[in-house]
Amino acid sequence: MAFSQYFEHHEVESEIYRRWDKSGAFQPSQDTGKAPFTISMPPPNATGTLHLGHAIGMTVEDLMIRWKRMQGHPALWVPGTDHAAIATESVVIRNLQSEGMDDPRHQLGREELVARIAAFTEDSRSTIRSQIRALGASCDWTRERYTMEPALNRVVNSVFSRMFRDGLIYRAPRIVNWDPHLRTTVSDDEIYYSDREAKFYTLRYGPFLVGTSRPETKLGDTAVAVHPEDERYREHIGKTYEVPWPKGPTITVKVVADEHVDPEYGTGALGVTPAHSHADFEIAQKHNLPLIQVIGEDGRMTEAAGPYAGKEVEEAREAFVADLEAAGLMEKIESYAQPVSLCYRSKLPIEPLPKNQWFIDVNKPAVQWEGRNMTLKQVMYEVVDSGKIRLLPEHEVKTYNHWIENLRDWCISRQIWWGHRVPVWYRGNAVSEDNIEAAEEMYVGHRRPDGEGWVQDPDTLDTWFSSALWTFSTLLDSEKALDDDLDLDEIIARSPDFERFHPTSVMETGYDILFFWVARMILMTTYTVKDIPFSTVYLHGLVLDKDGEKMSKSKPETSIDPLEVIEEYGADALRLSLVLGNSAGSDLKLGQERIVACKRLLNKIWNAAKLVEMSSEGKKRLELTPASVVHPLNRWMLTRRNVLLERINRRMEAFAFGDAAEQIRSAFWGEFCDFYLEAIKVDEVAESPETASVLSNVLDDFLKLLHPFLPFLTEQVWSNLGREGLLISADWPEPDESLSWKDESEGVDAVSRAVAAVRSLRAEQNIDPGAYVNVRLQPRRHAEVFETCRPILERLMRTEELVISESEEETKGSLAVDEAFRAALTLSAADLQAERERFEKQLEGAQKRLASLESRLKNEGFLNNAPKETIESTRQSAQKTKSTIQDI
RNA sequence: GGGCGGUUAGCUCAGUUGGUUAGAGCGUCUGCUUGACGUGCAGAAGGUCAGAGGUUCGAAUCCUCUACCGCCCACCA
Repeated sequence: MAFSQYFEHHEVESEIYRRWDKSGAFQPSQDTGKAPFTISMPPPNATGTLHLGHAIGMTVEDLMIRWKRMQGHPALWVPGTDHAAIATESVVIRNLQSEGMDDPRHQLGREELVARIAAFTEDSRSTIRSQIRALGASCDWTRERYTMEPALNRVVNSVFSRMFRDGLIYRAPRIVNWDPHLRTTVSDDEIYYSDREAKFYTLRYGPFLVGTSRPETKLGDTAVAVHPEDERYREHIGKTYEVPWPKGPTITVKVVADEHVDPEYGTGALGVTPAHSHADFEIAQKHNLPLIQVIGEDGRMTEAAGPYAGKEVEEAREAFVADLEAAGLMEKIESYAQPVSLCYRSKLPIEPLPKNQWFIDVNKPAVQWEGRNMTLKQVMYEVVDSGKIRLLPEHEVKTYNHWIENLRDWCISRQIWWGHRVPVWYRGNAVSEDNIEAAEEMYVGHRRPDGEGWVQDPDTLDTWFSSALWTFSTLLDSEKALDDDLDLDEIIARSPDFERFHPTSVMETGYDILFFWVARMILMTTYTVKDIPFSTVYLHGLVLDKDGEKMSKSKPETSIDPLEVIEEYGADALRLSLVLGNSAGSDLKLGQERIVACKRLLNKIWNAAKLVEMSSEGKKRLELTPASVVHPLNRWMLTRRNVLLERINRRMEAFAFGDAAEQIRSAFWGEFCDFYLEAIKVDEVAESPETASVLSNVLDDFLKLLHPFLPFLTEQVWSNLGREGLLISADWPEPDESLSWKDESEGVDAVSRAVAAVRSLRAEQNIDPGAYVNVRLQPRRHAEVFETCRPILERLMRTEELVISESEEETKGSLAVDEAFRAALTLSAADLQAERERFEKQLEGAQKRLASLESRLKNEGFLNNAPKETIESTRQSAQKTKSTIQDI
């Protein structure tokens, strides 16, 4: 097949992907004697399309998988999608509403709405599948999973009931984060804080002045808390006061002493609202205080709010404040920035309120881990602290530990319909979905219990509950999982994929979901399978626009859609732009220029390969042995190849993929293209079968090294060159020390420097680049190499006459000095003034350097403390510098 | 308030365990287009490594403080 003028990604990408898929390369190889390498793909939400965050993740995962696969490890990358409970349900509801349905939940009912959402996710999933393919992800589609599939539902139910049995899941009334808009609870991690302009009210409150930004909640106060040491209030502690509000109701507040209160803040007296504040709830628990709920789940005041009942919160606040002012109870009103908790999804304020919900107890010592009885928190901490799980970048360990310290029981029940239903059934005369509190019997298990009259809990589980099982649930055998007669341990024991591929090797995901997901996988997996879910966590950074801002659709000029980039530049250019120079944990500023620069590398590779094909056409490929490679240039190229391979392997092992890509790019462009390919254009070198073999060999290795980063292009080049098999299944190159020539390689380096030196002289003398010049070269080392490379020097220096002689003959003209040679450009009309200036500058630099080196060598501290090699190399450089100065 | 990260060339970033003259890409300047190159090549300019102090024979690198930027967590008194 011939090389077209440039790489036409449109025409080949999907075809190449099909070839890979058909070849079976995406499936892990049979036992090769090497350890399996496994990645669980973080399942994209089944809501829509992939964004750049997905693209960077897929790219990093794919390059790891391709690299390990080429190294001969059985490599498995399990793809899948997440049902994304709240996200999906709200998208579908919004769609229905925009089609004119006012209240889809009401109008459709549970069953029908769930069916619609399920249909929607099927569409989304198929879109997402094709986008994952477009990125070139070499995942195993025969093992694709979905968090809502029946087998995974079974696992969810079994894990739930086991945790319930162990007392790690409980149902209790607690203050939860209630989103009045979505009408569901959300977890602590699904809220964020934002300051908003608000009023801070100080109001009379029995014998106290109390500050608040939410006066309406004061209707539900049951205590005033003061610091135990606070002299101002000491006499009140333990007393109870009736506080009648102007228009009712009257509340009864007890004065309690609590360390939690900061006497410096506000008036030092804190009105305690147990029903509508997490902190106050804790105080109330400590002091055994009653709880009055004045705000309902609909976001309106309850009956307990007396005359304000039925009003929206904001409305009630205004009315209450007016009433207090009228009654002279409002001491002062100030402006301040109030931190408000908002829901990640709806971006609307969260209302903390009391609710009977399902929780995971993170502080109960009921987990067996390595023979010890621990809490979930302790296990989460232990596996990272002990190094069983390594986080990259490492500093995320601190963030992770800090999160665990502050972790509270995880609220896992949601009042939405799309998701895994809480696997609990109730029975009793008055029981209905709307009133499970009336239950007389409760059953927790992986399926509906036998018998009549059981009503299932109406709530669904937090979407992260099922994703937390992802690394192992996706490796369980589906048929076994659906066998009701097997328990969870039996399912696990009879799943060959689990046996072979779990724990997984690397979890690759964004640092922004370290808590949401990574921590919870660690929690759930250690508990359920008594093993870690993965041994390394690679956290990629965020993809920002070129100005370092988050991309948003409201700024289309900086927002980049991965699918458009693939369309315009190809998947490879996108992939490279997302990893080149990037490392774990660092954000990436992505602009159009970056993508264009990456595209240029693709073009360069394409053309270099085209040249190699042209020049090696019809030539026999020799086996490379120390005896068959004799030309110093070829020996240099193979030596450089070893250096590169060694370096790249080290970087890849260290997860420094961006750095590895950069190194390959630089070696390919600078050494292979700019020097080697140019140098061998000399006929006698180019014509030798030896060169053709080295050329092909080294290009092949570059293609292999580049393949994990640029899979499509390299595969196409591989095929164009008529190489055997598919590159995706080729062997990863390893250094071959028998093909390494240190001395000759240094000689060729000197040749390369001599070329650069002469070119530099030419430029300084303003010599027409097309003109041929006379050069006199005096090698001081590597004379043989210089002589052998004569035709190369002639070509690259563009000489009329090249004299290579070791004799110290004076040469008039422009001179360059190097430790390995002197090169002189003989000129008819040299610009002597410029020459003198240049030499003076050079001399000055060399002398300065020599002075610094010599002072170091005279320094006793240096001689005594520095390592031998350092001293030796310093001494050598001093020698070289000295001789250079003499030359000048 | 607690914590984490960052500050190196005009821009984006590298800089391994402290060790010769701090690197790359993009951009800029000069020139060329030489057997593959939607361009490419050759050459060049450009940095008191945020600031101050310290440790050391030696600091961009280690320590302390300061300044600025970003992020996470807590905070609805």
